[in-house]
Order: sequence, then C-alpha cells, then structure tokens
Amino acid sequence: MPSLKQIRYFLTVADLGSFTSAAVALFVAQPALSRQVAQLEEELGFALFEREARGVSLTPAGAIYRDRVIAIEHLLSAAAEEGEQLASGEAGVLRLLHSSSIPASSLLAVIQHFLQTCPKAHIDLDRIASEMQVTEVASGKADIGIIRLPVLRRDARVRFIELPAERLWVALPAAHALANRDSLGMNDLQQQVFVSAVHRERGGLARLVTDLCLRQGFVPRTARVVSRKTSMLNLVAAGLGIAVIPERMRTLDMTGIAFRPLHDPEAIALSALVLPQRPTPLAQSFADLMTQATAA
Amino acid sequence: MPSLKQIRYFLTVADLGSFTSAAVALFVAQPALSRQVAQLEEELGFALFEREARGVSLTPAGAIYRDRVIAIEHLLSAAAEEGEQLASGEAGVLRLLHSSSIPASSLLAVIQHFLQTCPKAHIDLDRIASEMQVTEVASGKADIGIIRLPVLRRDARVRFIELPAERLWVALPAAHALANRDSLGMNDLQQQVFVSAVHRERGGLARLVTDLCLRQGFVPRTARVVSRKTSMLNLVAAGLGIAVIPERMRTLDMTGIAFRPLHDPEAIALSALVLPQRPTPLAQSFADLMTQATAA
DNA sequence: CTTATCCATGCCAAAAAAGCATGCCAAGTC
DNA sequence: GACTTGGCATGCTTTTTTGGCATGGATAAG
Repeated sequence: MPSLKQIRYFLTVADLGSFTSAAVALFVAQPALSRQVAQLEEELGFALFEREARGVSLTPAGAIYRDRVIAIEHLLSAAAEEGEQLASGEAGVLRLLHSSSIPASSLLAVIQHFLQTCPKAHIDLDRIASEMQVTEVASGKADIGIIRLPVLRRDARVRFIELPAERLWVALPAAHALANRDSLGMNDLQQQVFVSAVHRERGGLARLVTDLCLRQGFVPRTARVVSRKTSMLNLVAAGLGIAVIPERMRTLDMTGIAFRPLHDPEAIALSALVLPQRPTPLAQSFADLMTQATAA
Repeated sequence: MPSLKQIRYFLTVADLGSFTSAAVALFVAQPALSRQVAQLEEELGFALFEREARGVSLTPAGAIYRDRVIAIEHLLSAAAEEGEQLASGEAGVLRLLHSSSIPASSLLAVIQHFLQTCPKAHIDLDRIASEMQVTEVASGKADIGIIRLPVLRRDARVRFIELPAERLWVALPAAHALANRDSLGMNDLQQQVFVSAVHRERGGLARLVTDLCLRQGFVPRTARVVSRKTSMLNLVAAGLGIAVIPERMRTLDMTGIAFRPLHDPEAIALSALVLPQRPTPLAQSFADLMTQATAA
C-alpha cells in the first residue's frame, strides 16, 4: 500500500523532473527521495520514471498515475477543512426546537443574527411541546430547544439555561368589556373563558396559567384546547374567550385583539434553553446569542 | 499531514464502531490503533469520535470527514491499476506508422488481431515515409514503424526487425501488351513508363526499383511522382504507365489492372519494423504479433 | 580525456510505530 | 452499593521504518 508521503515525493519529482531539485524543494536528502520513489514503484509494480542522464521523465504509466493521484492531496485538505468547520461550529446544521408559546416570529431576530454570525450554518426549525423537546435534545435528535417553564419531564442528560422573564399579558377580543382597562389582574379573569393551548403533559405556559388561577382561588374555565397558539389568538379574535400570553407574543399584532398587561407580580413567564451536556459548537453559539439578545 | 494508514485505521474504527474490534480486523494491537487515531485527530485539530462506554461513535465532523476520505482508497487503487495496465501493455495508445508501400489495408488483419489481444488498447495509425518514421520512433513521438527497406537514414536509437521478404509484382493496365504474359522480368520493362511514388529522400521501394533498373542497365522513365500509392494504382489503371509493387499490394484488387510477378531473383521487397531501443509493452506486443503473422 | 551532473546503494543513526502490561472510566449485575 | 466487565488510554520497551552521509557508476558536456 503506497503512503501519502511517497505520493507527495513522487508528485514533486514529477513536477520538477529531477530527484535532486525535488529533494531541495522537500527539504530531504536526495537518497531518501530515491528510495521512497523506488519503493513506491516496487509496490505499484511498474516504473514511474525513466531515468535519464539529465534528470528523469515520467513513463506513460507514471503520467497517468500522476493524473489520477494529483487530486488526492487537495481532497484530503478539503476534507480536513470541512471537518474543522463542522467541529468549530463555523458550518453545519443546527436543529432548533421551540415550543408554541415562543413563536418563530419572536425568534426571527435571533435566528437572523445567528445565520449572519455563522454564514455557513443551516437551521432546521421545528415546533414541538416543551416536554418532547427535552427528550429530543437528551437523545441527541436535536441540538437545542427553547421551552416555556415549568417543564415536567426533566432529564439528567440536558441542562436548562433560564432566559429573562417576560410579563404575562391578556389577549382580549377588541370589543371585550375588560378592554377599556389599562391593565388587569388575574382576579379580574375569574369569570372569563380561557382559550389555551395545552398538550397531554400539561407543562409550560398552560400549566403556569392554571397555577396562577388556582392561586387566586378559582379553576379556569377552558373554552377550547388548541395546539397552535396562533390559531388560539384567532379564537380570541372571534370572541370565544380570552387568552393569557407571554409579552413577546404581542408582536403578532393581530387585528380585533386588544392586549393588556397582567399586573400580578407572579404573572411572569419563564423560558429556558434546553442544551445537551456537551452542546455542539453551533448550539453553543446559538445559546450565547440567545442569552445575550434576551439580556439586552 | 495525515497518512493513509491513519485514514485506513480511522475508517475501520468508524465502520465497526469500536477500537477493539477494529484492531482485530486490522491485525494490530488496540493501543496502536488508539494512538494512530488520536494522532490523526490531533493533526486535524478536531475530534473524530465520541468515546463512549460501549465503543465509540463518530462526531458530526468525523462523519463528514469519513464521507470525504472514504473514496481515497478506491481512488488510489484505481490509479495503480490504470498505471499497471499501461505499463503492462494491457491498455494505452500505440502510435503506429507505416509507409505508403505497406498500405493499411494489408495491415488490417494484424491490427485487428492486436486490438483483440489488447482489448483496452488504442491505435493511432499514420502513414509517413520510411525515413521520417525512423526519426519519429527515435525521438519517441511514435512507438513503432513499418517501413520498406532500404532505409537511408539509420539511427542508433532505433533497431530494425526485418520481416519476411515479398516478391515484387508489376501492376499493368488490363489492356497492356505485357498483360498476356504470366510473369515478367525487369528487362521486359525497359521501355515502360514507371509510375512511382517517391519522396525527397528516395529510400524504400522507389530506391529499390531504381536500383533494379540500373542493374539491368537502364534508367527508368518515371512518368509521375505521386505520394499516395493507392492513387498511383489509379494512374496505372488510367493507362499512364506500369508500377512495381510488393506482392501484398495485390490485395487492393483494383479493376482495370493486371498484376504479374517479377521473376528476377533480386526482385524482392524487404520490409522491417522500426522499434525504439526500449519499446513500450504495446509496441512489443504488436511487434510480436507482426513477426508471428508474417512468418506464418 | 576529463569533468560535472545526477541517480542509486551501503551503512549508520534517528524517529516512528507496534506490542505488552496496566490504569481508568462507565455501565451493567447481584 | 460494591463488584464485575467491557473498552479506551497511557507508560515503557522493542522492532521497523526512515533519513542522512559518503560513495559508486553512468552519461552528457567541455
């Protein structure tokens, strides 16, 4: 089996047409070169060079061999560079999960910033429930998740980075009686129908809202369970009921809906990043961006 | 710079997902494997494997690196095989020259046999004068030549292999007065107009014919100097004169021409192969075929 | 005829790789 | 929860490989 060193030596000799000058170029002694090339020829079973009085020239077989192996060195360095980009987080695919209470539209700025920072990176974006995100990240199927606390299914293989809190707001039909108030308290909502998005596990925002209601001493009347929070706001606009949302979701800016802050001190939505114990460099980059952006 | 051995080790470990089993497959001790892979990782600057409790798995960077270098081994062996075919004479291009008195049609059988013997070989066929062939073969621009003796310009860098002699024949217009004879002697041709193909150097067949005439005591009346012997026979058919040709050229089998043998003992055409001192394998194969075919 | 150039070879030293024994870590087991 | 087991890494020694120096032989140029 030929070695890369032999091939590099061979190519240099072929280029310069001389063992002596190739030896100079390669910073080795000429006999070392002669031996390596001779060994390569023996392994291949045919002569690569015609030894002439004034240097050497390629045999036809040597010429075709040169044409075929000349790409190898570049191939190798390209492979190394590609791997290095992946390893350093310069390139690659970031599999990003987010829960429905953190819509992609509110992540747009961070995602764009990320793609700008890592121009060779790609993003696979997927919206799944908080609990599932933990499983996915823990099993390595995803790189990073953005969830709404509390999360019920904790896992030792992931860690959570809490992001700055968001005040909760209430989304009301524009014509709603409470819409003429500047701000609301949870106790104002006792008689209201809650449109909410819950999953089987009942973690995340739905859990938080229920807890807040229970703390006020009432059980929320849930009008409808929907799985998509954007359509949830549609139901609110249609007058079906009210919804409690994190502050950022106001940016959806739907017509026919009035947004009012909840002034209860406990009405705080916490979100967090789900990271595997050893995040990929891209995940780390994204996490860094995320904590900086939300802190600012 | 990584070595091929390191890459082969890496690929085996990646395939089997374990250093231990890869060591068995590669017939080396496991520490040797560990070290080579570790060294490769260090040279590349990124980790190829995740070391886990039960074997190892590729990192994303390792996976992409594997995808990129997996072709190299095949690339190398293909290059070696291609070179070996060229060197052994199994494949390649044979640059074959022939003089106009040995037309390609008379070489057809040998050429076809050659292409059958070496199915991967190609032939570049060219018809040039004998003296030029010597120069071309000597300079390495052609692999083998087939000439008509005598050749004036000898060269130390080539050798000549004489082929079996051919009797000379006379090509006559079908209506010619001599056409009713079964055979002819050179002395019968004293009054004839010779259509001949001569080159500047005046070697080969033209020289031979002139010599034969001079030996009979007359200078041939040359009707026309043409450079293509097939058109020479056309001129004969048109009644311009007669032509002296080697026996094989009779196979051209033109209508309007009668062929008659020359019974003079000296009326013998000698042809020869021109070979460089170290012929290519293909040239050697062809020469072998040629000597066998003409001997038979 | 001499000289200069260039490649191959013999010999020795240095470096690299392999093997062996062992340590360490994590997962599964009783 | 201690123990066993499977699997990779590391220290040390031996073997193999590789490179350098000196030299020989062949060939074209002067």
